Amino acid sequence: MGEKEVDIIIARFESLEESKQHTIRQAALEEFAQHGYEKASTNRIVKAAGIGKGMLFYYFTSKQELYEYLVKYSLEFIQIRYLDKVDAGEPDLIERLTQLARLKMEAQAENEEVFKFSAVFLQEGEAYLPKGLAAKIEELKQSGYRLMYEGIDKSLFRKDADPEKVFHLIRWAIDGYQQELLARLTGQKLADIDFAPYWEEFHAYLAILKNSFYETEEGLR
Amino acid sequence: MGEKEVDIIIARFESLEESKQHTIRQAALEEFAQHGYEKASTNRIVKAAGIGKGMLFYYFTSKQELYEYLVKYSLEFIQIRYLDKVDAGEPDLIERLTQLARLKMEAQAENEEVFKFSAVFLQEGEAYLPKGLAAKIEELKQSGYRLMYEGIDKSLFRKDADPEKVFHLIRWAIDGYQQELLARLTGQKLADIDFAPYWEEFHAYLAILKNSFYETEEGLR
DNA sequence: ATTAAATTTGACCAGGGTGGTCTACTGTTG
DNA sequence: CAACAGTAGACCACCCTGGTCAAATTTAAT
Repeated sequence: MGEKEVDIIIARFESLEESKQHTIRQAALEEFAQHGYEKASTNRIVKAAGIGKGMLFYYFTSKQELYEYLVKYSLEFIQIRYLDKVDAGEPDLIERLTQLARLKMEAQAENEEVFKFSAVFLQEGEAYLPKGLAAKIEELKQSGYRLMYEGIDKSLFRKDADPEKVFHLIRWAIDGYQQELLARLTGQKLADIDFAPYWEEFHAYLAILKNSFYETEEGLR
Repeated sequence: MGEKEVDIIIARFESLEESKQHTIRQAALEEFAQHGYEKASTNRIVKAAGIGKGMLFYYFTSKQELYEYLVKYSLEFIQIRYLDKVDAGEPDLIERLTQLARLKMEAQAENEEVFKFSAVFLQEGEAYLPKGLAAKIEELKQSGYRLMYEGIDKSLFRKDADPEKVFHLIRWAIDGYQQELLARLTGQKLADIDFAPYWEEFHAYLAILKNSFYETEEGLR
């Protein structure tokens, strides 16, 4: 198989010690996440990573290629460390969303920058990406969509309301809690936080949701 | 009263035709909203506003002063066209939030850029602002907070759940709908949209919320 | 020990964008 | 005509950009 120059150059990066790869990757993820593709600075990246300017272009042929590498890396990370772990067979919406929230939080604690960066390239779109990658991004979106909307048993909801609407109300409530929690926790390193009290609080909310939106077993209220 | 040079220069801008002021203001608001203070470009602003470079510095002494002017303008706009119109006496949470949502939507339709820009300076903080203005921003935040949280009669909620939690659940649901609607409507000019069908849909959601989270009058379900 | 190859650095480059100035020009008013 | 407010955009010095490259250093092979 004929190796292109690009492959050889990238291979240099991949044969680095994991810890060094990690340092460089995180510096780059953070820079792109904060500034977007155009305004991200390779100078700041090398400074943050603690390497000489030359090395970045020894490992990657260009800023563009570095960006593509990070997108690929992030897609794979999200797929493997998050989406693949979801049990798509769970028909109970609240259970499903709880699972989604928990797994996402765990993956985020593992590598927060990946998620911040993914928000950027999901929003910047295909602008700086080859078609193959843009397609993979689309796949991820679809995959996430299915995990959230497919195979939910809406007959669990109370019968006197449009189940489609109940579905959304529950989703918004859970998203809202998650967002508010993340906002409350800004500044702290997610990995260092003991989430136990928050999960407890979260389940208190879920209990109310079930009580309010699900069909009660004995008709009691 | 001794007028400073700055006041004279700003006065030049303020004695312009309203329509021209508007053009320049909107161009600047959009630029700062999109790029933040540091990365905003005065060159792009003058191009978008259709004026020569010199004029901007004929109306404003510096980029910094232009920014401060826009902050002041936006604060005033939000106060007068939005917050002042809220009836803080309404004790029913859903009524209150509905009002908030409707008034905000109306103000946003009137000048979307102001709201996008305000998101930026609320987040960038006091970095580029004199203390007086930073204080005014804080006031606005407080004011918004009070309008959302103060004087709500939580005894309207069903008795079998923590009212504090019910409060948040309702808020998240309404915020969720609003956000989703805004996302659905991206690209269209808010001012041109007929909101009637959306308000109808919105009220269907509200009915479910009331039915699920409020104390029922006759104990029926 | 010697040589060859692989890493690593940072000074350096041309190009482009920055906020801000200034000269020259145009209208308006008396 | 003169005085002056308004207007345009060429121009300035400066800074930062992505990327290169010659030289220095480390590693591996002989």
